[in-house]
Amino acid sequence: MPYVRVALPVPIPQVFDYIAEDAGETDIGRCVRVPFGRGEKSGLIVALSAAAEVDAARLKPVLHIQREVPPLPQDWLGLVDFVARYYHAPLGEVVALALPPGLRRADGVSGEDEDPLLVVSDAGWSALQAVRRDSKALTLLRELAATGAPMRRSVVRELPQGAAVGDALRRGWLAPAPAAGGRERMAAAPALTAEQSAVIGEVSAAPPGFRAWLLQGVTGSGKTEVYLRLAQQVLAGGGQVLMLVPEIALTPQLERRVAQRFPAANVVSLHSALAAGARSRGFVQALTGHADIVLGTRLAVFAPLPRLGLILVDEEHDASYKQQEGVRYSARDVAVWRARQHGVSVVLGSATPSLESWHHARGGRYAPLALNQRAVASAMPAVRCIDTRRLRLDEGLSPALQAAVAARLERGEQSLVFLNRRGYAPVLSCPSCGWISRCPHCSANLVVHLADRRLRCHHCGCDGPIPHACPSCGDQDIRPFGRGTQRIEARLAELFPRARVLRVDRDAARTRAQWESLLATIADGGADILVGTQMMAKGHDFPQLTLVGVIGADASLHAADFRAPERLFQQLMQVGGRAGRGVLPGEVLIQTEYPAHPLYQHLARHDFDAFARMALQERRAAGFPPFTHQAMLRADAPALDDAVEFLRHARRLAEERAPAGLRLYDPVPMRLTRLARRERAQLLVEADHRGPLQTFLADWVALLYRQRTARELRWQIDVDPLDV
DNA sequence: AGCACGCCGACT
DNA sequence: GTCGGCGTGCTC
Repeated sequence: MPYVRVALPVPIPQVFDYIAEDAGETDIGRCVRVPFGRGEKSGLIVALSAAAEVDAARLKPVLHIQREVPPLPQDWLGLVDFVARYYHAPLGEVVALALPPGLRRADGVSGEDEDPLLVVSDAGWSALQAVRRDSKALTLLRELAATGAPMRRSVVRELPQGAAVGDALRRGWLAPAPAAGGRERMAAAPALTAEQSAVIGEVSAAPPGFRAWLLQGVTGSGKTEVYLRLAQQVLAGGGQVLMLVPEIALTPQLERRVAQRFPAANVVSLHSALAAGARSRGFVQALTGHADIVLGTRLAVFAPLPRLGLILVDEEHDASYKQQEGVRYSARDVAVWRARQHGVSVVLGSATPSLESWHHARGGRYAPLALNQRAVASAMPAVRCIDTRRLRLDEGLSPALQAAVAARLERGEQSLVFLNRRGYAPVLSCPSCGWISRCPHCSANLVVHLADRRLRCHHCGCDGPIPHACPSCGDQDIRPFGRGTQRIEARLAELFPRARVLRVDRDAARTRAQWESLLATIADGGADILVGTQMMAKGHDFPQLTLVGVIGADASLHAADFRAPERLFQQLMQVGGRAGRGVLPGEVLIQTEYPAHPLYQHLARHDFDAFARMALQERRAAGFPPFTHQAMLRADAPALDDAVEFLRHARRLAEERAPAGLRLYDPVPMRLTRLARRERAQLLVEADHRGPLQTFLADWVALLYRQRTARELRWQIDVDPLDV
């Protein structure tokens, strides 16, 4: 009797057997619809089995095997299996996160190429020859004829008269190109610098097989160009390229740049903002090998790629590669595993690598590559600290920073004031009774948003009007305390009434369209002074931007989180890199009470390596990653005691089976203890070596799943946690 | 996670 | 006498 083993999206660490009379080897990796409990569910066949593990009488037959789409290949099943085992998540949950929802539900999925390669047809050539009134479609046709090579529909659309592509298709002037090679054909590309050539040469000269590279390139050194050239070599060899980026919404122009560089290649983008249909389509195109380049956010690391030849991870240090809920996987780390599995290269790129990757590159696990010069002939910006200890600040702005902004205005250049705090003020408070605006659901303050006159919690989204008087004592003299981007924006507008001040934060750029329009305004010179959060730090070129002023950075120097200095350095180096990327020289001014702090000193010298050496020394001394390996067990419940009690129980269970060298810490409330009406606590587990930690975790987590816990208690395990 | 079953309080 | 509270247990 043939049985199939099905992974289902339920939080139970097991697979379920079903009867499938007609199932064969080729059904492994296919989506199925099965009866489950009272209802039905969709899952994935992960194996066939001759004998079921439970009483045969309990088995039910499958309802439907989705055979319209090719099955997920064995190596893909190996990938999700690895993620399930490494992050100690049920296989079905990993499958649910890796497969586009539409595909798993198996409803009418097609891998139909929505973005066909187009060529000028015979009818098109005749139309060009014929004497007729000129039209947009004809202009477009002429452009394509001049290029002489097939082009993707999406690329044609981006041409000057691209809107006429539908018209040209309807008239039959353009037609899908017959299948052919040439996908690696590159559109015009800038000349490489000597450094770029050297880096590309080194990667291509490496023997085939797995290799992890750390490409450390200063902002503006042309990392993307290196990615594109490496991609081209892989495309030329018939391979597929997987390119991961932290957040696709922040890099709309990268998508365009890749598509335009390889006009004949099928570039598929995959991210969570995509409509269900588009995501399934992209996934299936990757699976069938029709996609040449898959460009996407962390979930794209699960795209099946039969001809995978290269993986690129841009801004590899970025925290958004780590999923912060559910299955807490790191797409960067999974990417490295995948490259090893496929025997291909993975290039991790960043101006400011994670200390983990930098450490690996020094220790020989990763091969280091460096780009130290800016590709465009501009110098690194001059970085100076403004010692604010003896200064009178005007709404947080020092005289020196104001003068620097004034000088930019004078010269018609742009300035950016960088402040990592949204809103007008971080808290509203009553001086007479001491009341402060607390979130009713979180252990956090409500932030004053003067722009729309609201009090808002940045953690749970709780939102209310700003009271006119103190809710506690009725005093009308309640005041916003501290400063956020809106307040700085307002003050700058007062100080420089003739300047156009533009705020760029998540409130101003809530949608992709708003963000793109802000970018366009800045690029067009439609703003003189920008006030921005870390959104501004992401790689964009603003040739007119020559000054970056940093305020409020000191807070991160003494934060409890041991990764705070690393993040601060990365952020400052990145935002500093925004200054002077055109021909104009840039300047970075950091307001600080600790001008002699080594972090700022290393930053002033643009010396990431010196900073990394120092930070790693501290981590070694304190026994932090990458010198130890960590896992965090977190629990949350309506009452803190219940969460802590569960963790104490978990700790007792762990003590009985902990191998030598495993360190179990005490359960403690999390930093943000209360979040959205739930109290949270955590228990840190640490070991010097990954192997024993993993063996222990597998055993422990299995045991935890078997504990009967109160309904309202939730727990999760986080392997390699970022927030400790 | 759903969704049953199952044993104790306020309603027609 | 029932309707319904959510505690416990199962799902191939």
